[in-house]
Amino acid sequence: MGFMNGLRDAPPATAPAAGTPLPLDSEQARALLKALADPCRLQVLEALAGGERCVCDLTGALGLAQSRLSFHLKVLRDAGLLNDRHSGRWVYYRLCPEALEALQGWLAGLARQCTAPATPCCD
Amino acid sequence: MGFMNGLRDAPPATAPAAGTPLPLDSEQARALLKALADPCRLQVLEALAGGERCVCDLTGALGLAQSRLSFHLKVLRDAGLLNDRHSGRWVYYRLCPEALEALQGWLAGLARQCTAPATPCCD
DNA sequence: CTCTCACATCAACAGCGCTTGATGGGTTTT
DNA sequence: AAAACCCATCAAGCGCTGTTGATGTGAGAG
Repeated sequence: MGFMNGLRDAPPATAPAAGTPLPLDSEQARALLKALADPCRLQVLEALAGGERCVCDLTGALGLAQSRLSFHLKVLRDAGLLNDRHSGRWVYYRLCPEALEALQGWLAGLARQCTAPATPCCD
Repeated sequence: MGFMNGLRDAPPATAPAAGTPLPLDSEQARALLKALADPCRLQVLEALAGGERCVCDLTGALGLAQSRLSFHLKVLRDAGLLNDRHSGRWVYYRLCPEALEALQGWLAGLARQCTAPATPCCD
């Protein structure tokens, strides 16, 4: 789900080098950015930056209501930023580094040519 | 303005290597992400990815109402993602690559350790 | 000086996203 | 079976954010 959609249609000839994340279009980047642009969700990401953790652990560590945390976990998971793993009655969440790397690549592409001189305007 | 605030207090001893962007805290990252998480603003950024352009040029290229574009330009500028330059009665905007690089660095920091095994929970 | 142009700002409205409390499904204990 | 626990989902309420149209400001043109 999330930013990985449409991967099946990518022609192998134009595929990026192995290891590099697939380039994002504007809509995919926007979805990732929107999912990231929330203080609660950033707390979750930073709590998961050290590795996989279960929900009940996160509720305690972040001091968030269970319903509230579950809502934000769903947003992050739907965006493709988180993966989940069910074990017994617990659910473990972990960061999806591919999504973060893809977004890094998108930002790098923006900054690449932005120092070009002004295009002549209205003269 | 924006993510560059608080630079004066940074001790030189702990400053990053020359050329690398200064590390962001959660709040700075959140502000940048929030400014980015909008389709209109992404249009603006991509239009400016090729280099500096004036507002009247952007309105025509993006097909946005002048008031609307001005609103989003202000959001991006306040966040530190854009710089402006006044020339006659025109205003030229350009991307601020430092902000983009800083955000890239923040994302890279998140992805660095996230493959650690699960911390034992509730056992 | 007056008019036009480029851009910023304002007030009002509408829509979306987040929070909260309650409910439900699924799993392990007792 | 019943109880306790973990987690997801739902409906209701509300605040924040973006859009729109009008107005303000400053700089060149006539």
